[in-house]
Amino acid sequence: MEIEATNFIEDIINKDLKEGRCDHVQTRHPPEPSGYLHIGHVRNIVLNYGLAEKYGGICNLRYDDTNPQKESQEFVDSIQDDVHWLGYNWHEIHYATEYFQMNYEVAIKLIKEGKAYVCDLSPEQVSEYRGTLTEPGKNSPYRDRSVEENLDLFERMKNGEFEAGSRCLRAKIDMASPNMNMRDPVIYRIQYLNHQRIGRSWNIYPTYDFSHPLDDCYEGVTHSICGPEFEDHRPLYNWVVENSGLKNHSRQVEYANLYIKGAILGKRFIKKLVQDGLVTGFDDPRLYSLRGLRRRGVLPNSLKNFVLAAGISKSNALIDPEFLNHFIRDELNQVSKRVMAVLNPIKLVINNWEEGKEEEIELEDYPQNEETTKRTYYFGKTSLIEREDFIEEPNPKFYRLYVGAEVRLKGAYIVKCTSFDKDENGNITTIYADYEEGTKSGTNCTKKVKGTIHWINPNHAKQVEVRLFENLVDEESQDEVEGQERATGDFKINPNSKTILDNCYVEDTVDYNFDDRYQFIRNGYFCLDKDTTNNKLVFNRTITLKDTKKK
RNA sequence: UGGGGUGUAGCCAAGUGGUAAGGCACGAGACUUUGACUCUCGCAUGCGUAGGUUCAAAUCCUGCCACCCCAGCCA
Repeated sequence: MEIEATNFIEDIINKDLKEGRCDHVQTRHPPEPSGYLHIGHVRNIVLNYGLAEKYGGICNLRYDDTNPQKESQEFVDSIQDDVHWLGYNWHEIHYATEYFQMNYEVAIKLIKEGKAYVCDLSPEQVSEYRGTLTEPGKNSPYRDRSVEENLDLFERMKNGEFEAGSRCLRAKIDMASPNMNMRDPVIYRIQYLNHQRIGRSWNIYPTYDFSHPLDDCYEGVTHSICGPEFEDHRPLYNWVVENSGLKNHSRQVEYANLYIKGAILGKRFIKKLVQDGLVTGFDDPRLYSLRGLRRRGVLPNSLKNFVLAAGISKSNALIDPEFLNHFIRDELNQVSKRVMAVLNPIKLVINNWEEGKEEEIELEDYPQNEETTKRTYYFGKTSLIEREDFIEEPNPKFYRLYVGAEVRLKGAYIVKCTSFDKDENGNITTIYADYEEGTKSGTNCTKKVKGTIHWINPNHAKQVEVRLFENLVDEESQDEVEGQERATGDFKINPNSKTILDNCYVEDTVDYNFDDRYQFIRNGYFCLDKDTTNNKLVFNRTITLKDTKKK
C-alpha cells in the first residue's frame, strides 16, 4: 500500500519553486547522536528523505554533533542503521564538526563587523542580564569591546587559554527583543571535551543556533525542516544566514510533533527505563524505539504509512495507538504466512476416530493471496486446542466448544463436543468430541457452523516459547505520558506488559525464518526473536488480531 | 506575564468566501475452513468562544478563552 499525501510543507516548496526562490529541493536529516531513534523521529525522516525523493533533490544525513557531552559513537552508528532499516538512503553523510573551521571564519567576520563580541559574564550572570519574559534584558558590560580586543580574546578562547564557562562569544543583536532568542545569543562556548569524532582538536564549540543555519547554507539546503520548538529561533536562523555573507539562503520550515498516547518517547525517558532495568535494552520489544519496534516484528513500511496517513500539520498530535496498530496489521495481513499454533494447550480426543489413523489435510500458506502455496498437515485422533476455545457453561454469545456444540477444526472436520474430563482439582484435562464424516474442508460440504478453531497434532508439533506484550505503561497513568515533555517519569509500569509462555506448540511442517512474518491463526502476528531458550524457537507477538467478539 | 504557535467528531486531518473530504475508532449488516480479512451502510445543521462584515463565513474583522514552545555557554 502506498499512501499519497500532500501537506503544507509541499505547498511552501511549490510556491518557492514557482516564485523562483529556489530551483531545486535539498533537505537534510540532522539528528544529534545522543540517543536511539524512536517513532517520533520517523515523521522527520519521512519528510526530509521523502521530500527530497519526491522533488528529485537530495537529502544528506548530517549529525548535529556540536555537544560532545551528550553524544557518542554508539548513537551515530545506530542512527545510520535505523535509517537504512526504514528504507532510506542519504546522499552524503556529514557532521556539524566538519564545518568548524568555516563556522569559525564566519564568527571572525561577524566580530570584524562589530556583530559579535566576547563576553566575560559567567553563565549565571548571562542569565541574569538576559531579563525575563516580561522584562527586557540589559546589555553586557563587555558588549562594546573593540574589534581588536574581541579578535584577540576569541583567538585565545580558541587556543585554550581560558577556563570553560569563563567567556563566550555572543551575537550582538538586541537585549530588549521580546524574542528571548534574540537577546545576544551565545554562539560559541569553551569546552575541553574529547569529542567522539574530532577528539580534542577544538576548544570552542559553536552552538546549534549558529552552526545549523550555516551548515545548511554550505551544503546547499533549500528547506530546513524542523520541530515546532524552533519556531521562535527562525529570526535568529535568518539573522545568522543574512550576516554570514553566504550566498545560499535556506528556509526553515517548522512542523508539529507527533506523540502516541501511552508511549514513552524522548531519548532521556527511554534511557531511564533502560538504566533502571525496567526494560531489557534499547531494543526491548515493548519500547517505541525503532530497535524495539523492529524486534517486536513491526515492518518499516507500516511506520511510514502511519506517519503519512497521520498527516503533517502545525498542531501537536497525540495519536490513538490503534491508529498505528491499524497500519501494522494492514501490512502484516498482506505478507504473513498463516500457521496454526496453540498457546495454551488442552487435549481434544475424537471418539469416533480410529486409534493411530492420520489423515492428510491441506492448509493454505497465504490464503489472503490468490495464488497461495499449500502445505500438507495431518489430522489424527488427538489434537491440542486452545484452552479458551472450550467453555464449561454455555453462553449464547460463545460459538466455539462446549458440550453439545459443533465447531470446525480448521482445515479438517466439523466436530461435536460430547464430554470432558476433570482432575481432582477441578481442572479440565481432556475434551471429547465426535467428528462428522463428509464435512472435511475443501470438499463440497454444505454444512456450516458458527465457529472455526485451530489445533495442533502433537505428533507433528514443535514446542516453542512465545512472548506476548502489552502496553508498557500502566493504563491509569497513561494520561501522564501524553507528551514527550510531560513524561516526567512518574508513570507506572504495567506489570503484565510482558508474558512468557513456554508450553506452546506450532506446526512442524513450516520452515521458520527470521525475516518471515507469521499469523498464528486467531492468535495474532508473530516473528522469530533472535534469542533462543533451551534450543526452543522464541516467537514475539507483534500484535493481536482485531477482536470483534461480541461481549 | 512579553513573544511565538495551535484550536474542525472519541483520535488524526482536508478545507484558503459558495453551504463540512478522507483515515482510525465506533455501530449495523453481508461474506467467510481465522469472531481475522474483504464488502455495504451509518457516524459534525457543526468548525474553541462571543460579536461584526457579507446575498453567503470554518474561511475576512474585533474581543475573549484554552493548550503548546521560549528566560541552557542543550539540540
